[in-house]
Amino acid sequence: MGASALTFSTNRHGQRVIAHAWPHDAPGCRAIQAELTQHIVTHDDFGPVATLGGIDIGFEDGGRTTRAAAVVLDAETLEIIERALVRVPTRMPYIPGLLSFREIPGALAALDQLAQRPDLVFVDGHGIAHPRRLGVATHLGLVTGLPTIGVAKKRLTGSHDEAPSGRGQWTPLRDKDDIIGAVLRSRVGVKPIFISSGHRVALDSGIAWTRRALTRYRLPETTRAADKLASNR
DNA sequence: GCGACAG
DNA sequence: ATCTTGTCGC
Repeated sequence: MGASALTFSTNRHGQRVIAHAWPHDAPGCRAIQAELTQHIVTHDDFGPVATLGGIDIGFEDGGRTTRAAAVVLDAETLEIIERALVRVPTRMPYIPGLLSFREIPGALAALDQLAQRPDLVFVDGHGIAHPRRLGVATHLGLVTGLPTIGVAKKRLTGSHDEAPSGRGQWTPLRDKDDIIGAVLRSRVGVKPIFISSGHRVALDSGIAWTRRALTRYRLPETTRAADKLASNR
């Protein structure tokens, strides 16, 4: 009785991964989130970073088909080393707070097509800046064992002051007394982006790595590359 | 009951 | 996310 819905194991890279059932109903998904929350790691726990990964999802056929893109960039030059694009049937509708259950199946399929595992992964969407701390970046990190950072274009939860206007500056995103993310001015004169720990990456590191992946655009090169692929352009 | 609500 | 053309501004 009281059996956990989670199963733990170690992958071939020595990273702990978590497996669980994939409910198709909202209550079932929230129950899984409640279990997963206990295993989120918000401090740095990853090795040398030579490559950066990017994940993004797109849809076609009125949403019936999910297009998932995964890219690997050289962390130093930001050149694209590898990319993968897969199509899988969409299983869940979009429900605020349950985005990961809609997008992760495709993301896993795309990651499987890569010849190499990126050392640090940027996910399009929030990490712990989520009502139950289980944004898509965090969830993906838990099930893959990969260090992840959430980079979102809009706020989901939490409150914040206006982000400073200088490039690279930020203001905390708060939920009650907790700092759950950063509202970062990635570029002067444009709307800020929301950075949060996914899994095994501290907020300050997430901010630092995001800055390193920024060039002249609002979004880091990792998500831009994945975006291009997933949106078929 | 009334808003808010990643992608 | 996706549906969609031109258009204002650097």
